[in-house]
Amino acid sequence: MSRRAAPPDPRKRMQMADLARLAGVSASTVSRALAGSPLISADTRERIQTLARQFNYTVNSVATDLRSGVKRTIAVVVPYEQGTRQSFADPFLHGMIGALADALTERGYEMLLSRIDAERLDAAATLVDGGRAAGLILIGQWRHHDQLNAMAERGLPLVVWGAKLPRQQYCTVGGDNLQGGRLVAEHLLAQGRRRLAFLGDTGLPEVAQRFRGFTAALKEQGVELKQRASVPFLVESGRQTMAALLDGQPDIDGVFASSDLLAMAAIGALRERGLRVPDDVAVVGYDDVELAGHFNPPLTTVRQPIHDGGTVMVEQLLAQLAGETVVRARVLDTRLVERESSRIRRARAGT
Amino acid sequence: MSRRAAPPDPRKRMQMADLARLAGVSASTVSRALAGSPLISADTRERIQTLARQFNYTVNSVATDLRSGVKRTIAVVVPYEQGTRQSFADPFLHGMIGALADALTERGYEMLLSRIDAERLDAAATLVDGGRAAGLILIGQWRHHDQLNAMAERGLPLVVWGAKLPRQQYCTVGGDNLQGGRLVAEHLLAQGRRRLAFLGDTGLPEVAQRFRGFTAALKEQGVELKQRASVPFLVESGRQTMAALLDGQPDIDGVFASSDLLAMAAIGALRERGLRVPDDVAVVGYDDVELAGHFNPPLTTVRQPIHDGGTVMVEQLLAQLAGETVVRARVLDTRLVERESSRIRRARAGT
DNA sequence: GGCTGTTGTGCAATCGATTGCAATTTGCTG
DNA sequence: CAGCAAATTGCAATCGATTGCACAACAGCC
Repeated sequence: MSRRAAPPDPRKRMQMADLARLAGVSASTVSRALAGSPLISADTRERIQTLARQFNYTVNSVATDLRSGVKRTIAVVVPYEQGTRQSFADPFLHGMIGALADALTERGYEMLLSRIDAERLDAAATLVDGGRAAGLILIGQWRHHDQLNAMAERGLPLVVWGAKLPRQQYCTVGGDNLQGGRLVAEHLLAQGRRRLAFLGDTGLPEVAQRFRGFTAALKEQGVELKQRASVPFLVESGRQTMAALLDGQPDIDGVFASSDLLAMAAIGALRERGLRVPDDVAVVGYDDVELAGHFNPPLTTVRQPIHDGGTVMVEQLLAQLAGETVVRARVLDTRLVERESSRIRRARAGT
Repeated sequence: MSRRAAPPDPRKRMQMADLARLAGVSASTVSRALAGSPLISADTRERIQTLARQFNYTVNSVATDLRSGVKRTIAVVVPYEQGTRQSFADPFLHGMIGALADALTERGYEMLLSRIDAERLDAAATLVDGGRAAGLILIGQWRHHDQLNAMAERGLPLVVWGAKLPRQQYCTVGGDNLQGGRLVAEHLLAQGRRRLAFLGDTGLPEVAQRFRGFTAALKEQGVELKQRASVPFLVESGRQTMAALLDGQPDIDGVFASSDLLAMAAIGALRERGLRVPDDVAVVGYDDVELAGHFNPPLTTVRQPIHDGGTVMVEQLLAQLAGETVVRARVLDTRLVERESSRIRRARAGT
């Protein structure tokens, strides 16, 4: 009975010891050979590598990470608010997730995507405490500044997309929301709009800053905001809220929606009223998501540096993990992209 | 010198042995206590759990998984084609990712999100071979039927979103694309459209089936397709392709775009030509992404069961992992959602 | 008091790798 | 051919948990 190499058992995955047996060497040698260590002779190394390829064996990276203590996984956390699970549908999020995926892959990291209840933000910490991820990237700071501060003070590697706030212990990356809000105000005024409305939940720091920038710039020009409605980043809510807002104030001629999603929803509501965009009402969004330029009408919006933002967040996190000290808040530049949804008003037929 | 419990060192994460020392018991006991084993007395168990909470210690789930051999991570793989990295921008994908995230979280699994080159589909296998994930969920089968077959034959736990194909060894979940294409044809014909065009890359199995269903239904009514253009799922390509198509065939009165994204792009191109949707040209999309109903005009489209699809994929994969035999292909029902973009034609002024 | 039966804990092996150090082989030199 | 350095390879400990089995403590019973 000839003792042949064990046949590749399809139910159990091959492991280093098996390959070592096949190659007639020890596991140490296999480990070193596959890692390309110069301690192993070129002959042996190649023989083992060929064998590994042949049996398509891959070192178990979980075990590797456990032993070596380094982790190559980063958790990207998308919080959702109670009863608003759909908030995952915001196209801004997807742009951001795509950017993060690219930036992480480029640097050899895996991405663990996790949705968690915004009320239990610190549950995200479990991913790091439990050794699943080396660090945390959180999209949006929501209403939980204090929790985030607490997490950072515990020494949790953490980067948050959001606004720079006073007394902030954690690291943020975000667009310049004050400037963004300002740009919108100046633009709408330049287009001759005076009866303006704002759409967005100022309970969120980013939105609050957009709002502050917006109203500050208006005030400088002596214009007062006509209407303001708090609304989550959901297309259905946006539509309803815009409709309700028109009930109270039918003669609005400009809307600043704090996200492109809301802007699109608002345009839908305006159309239902028979109001034309931009002829009757100018609409400006925020984010410049990919679809913004292809909407009907193409959306004027504030461009958030989504792709760069993703890269910067990853870099900040990796710097933290490397033990470097990082600047607390990175505020990225922002600019207005003018498209049709806010073109200068034409006289309205019959008005 | 009193030997007090070691102070919580902020730089190194606490581990089971540390907690054991604090509690004055062995690591075994801590392990059992935290796992809620009945072997441990209620007293001890509670004392240890309290201590763990107090020091916010979490068991290292990587080590746990290594030891116990079970993995609670599933890799979701989004392939991209060369030079089309942007394909991540398709809102259909995000709906699907959201659905998968929900379904996985609900069952206590983590989701590893990975973008890979469609040409190296089997690189995804590394995630499983390397022990990072228990199984693979792949979104789209692209042009790689054979590679997928090979992966499945190797025994890789795998579920693919896509079309049911002949000689298929792997497990798919998808909408009924033949039926979907049919529904669109019947609808457009019912709206009195006769000069029809198709937009989509029939190199992809799903699109090919939509196309087959579409043309088959047309033929039954004696109508012939006027135009057909191959185009990837990218908004910019969609726009250009639609424009080029209008150059060759300006009197098109109906368009079937094989995704909502392409439909939106097509509408943009039509508008640029001064053509009205739906008055001059009816446009029908595919997917029914969240924004479809809020586009301008609201999009008629074929509803893909995205959320159910995600759930079914996860269930199929977990069944495979549990060693159950699963049906090879699940084809989910599909239906047409009529909205404004394909409303019945009104006589065109001056025609 | 000795014996058996519960209960509660700890020892040590194990999961699948990596790596310091020791051991073996080979090649050279004198 | 002995002696020593260099080049390879293997042993065994380790990463942070889990778990079968042995063991200790204590109660109850005759």
